[in-house]
Amino acid sequence: MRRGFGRGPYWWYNQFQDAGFRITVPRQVILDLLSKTDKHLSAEDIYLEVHKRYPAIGLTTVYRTLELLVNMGWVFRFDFGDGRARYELCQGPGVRRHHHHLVCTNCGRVIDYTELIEQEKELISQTEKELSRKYNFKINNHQIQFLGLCEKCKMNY
Amino acid sequence: MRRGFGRGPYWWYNQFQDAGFRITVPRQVILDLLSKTDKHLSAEDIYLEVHKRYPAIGLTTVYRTLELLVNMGWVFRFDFGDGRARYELCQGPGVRRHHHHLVCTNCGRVIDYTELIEQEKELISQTEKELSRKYNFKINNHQIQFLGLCEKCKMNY
DNA sequence: ATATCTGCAAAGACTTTGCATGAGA
DNA sequence: TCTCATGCAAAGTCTTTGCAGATAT
Repeated sequence: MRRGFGRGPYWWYNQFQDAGFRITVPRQVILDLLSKTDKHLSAEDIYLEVHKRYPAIGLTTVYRTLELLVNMGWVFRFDFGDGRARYELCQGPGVRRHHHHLVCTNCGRVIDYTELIEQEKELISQTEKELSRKYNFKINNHQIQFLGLCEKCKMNY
Repeated sequence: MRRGFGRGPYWWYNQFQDAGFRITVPRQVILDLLSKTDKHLSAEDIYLEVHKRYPAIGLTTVYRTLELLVNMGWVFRFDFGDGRARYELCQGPGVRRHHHHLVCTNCGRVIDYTELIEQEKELISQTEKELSRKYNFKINNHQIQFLGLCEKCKMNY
């Protein structure tokens, strides 16, 4: 199995091994898919996509791999209110620019936005500091969503 | 059935009737419970609580009432990542001060915070304006969460 | 009177678990 | 070799739906 140092595509190999996890085909393939997409994939989306090239990989493994990646802090899990979780890479090579979500509560469409994210940063870090001090929390992440009706859906209301 | 005008406890009667919905015991009881709690209740929590005094009210009705209230914009539905939705009153008498959530990803504990919420307001309204213009969305709401480990849970890691 | 609402039971959808087999280090 | 990881099937949870009877207006 090829190894990489630095931050090339194989950087994560070391991260896995150091944590005592094995590098397997399903894990490579799922991580690779996540690093190349800009969509908000559900477990089933990932399963179906991966299944095209690797029919042997099962849905259970997809769930278990995602759980592992979430626990390792590589992947963020979102709930957009449609009853299924969505997953996004948030660490490592291939990670996308920090963004937040704009969600249509009617059709479920999700838009990533980066508007005013710089101004947000200062407020977020200030709030994080304040909250971790006051409530004695170790804050790992945050999530901001705007909810409403998209262009198409708002016409039908 | 008693009617109210102004913003007393019966204010919502008119809202319901104007929208063509009937005022029923389950709806009154559920709305009353939501207006008196500061917890983040799931459908089952609500069912169990309501069931103490009104054993005839079923879980299905709780779900359907919540769906109605969410669609009317009276109640906000949250997903904290534990696989069940939580509901909070966001309009009408008994509505609580605007706040956001601090969620422990280990034990699921949720703390409401209002720190720095004033500074947030300006940024939020600016972002809302920008997003609704650029993406042609009708924005109805927003959600901010900080995720991490609470006092107790962070000791075990 | 009648259209809406409700409760029960059943179905549906997403996710997790048990267990024997297979694969990485 | 010896754990850890995987796939299948089954089970578990939360939520929605169908339908006959009950209720609000």
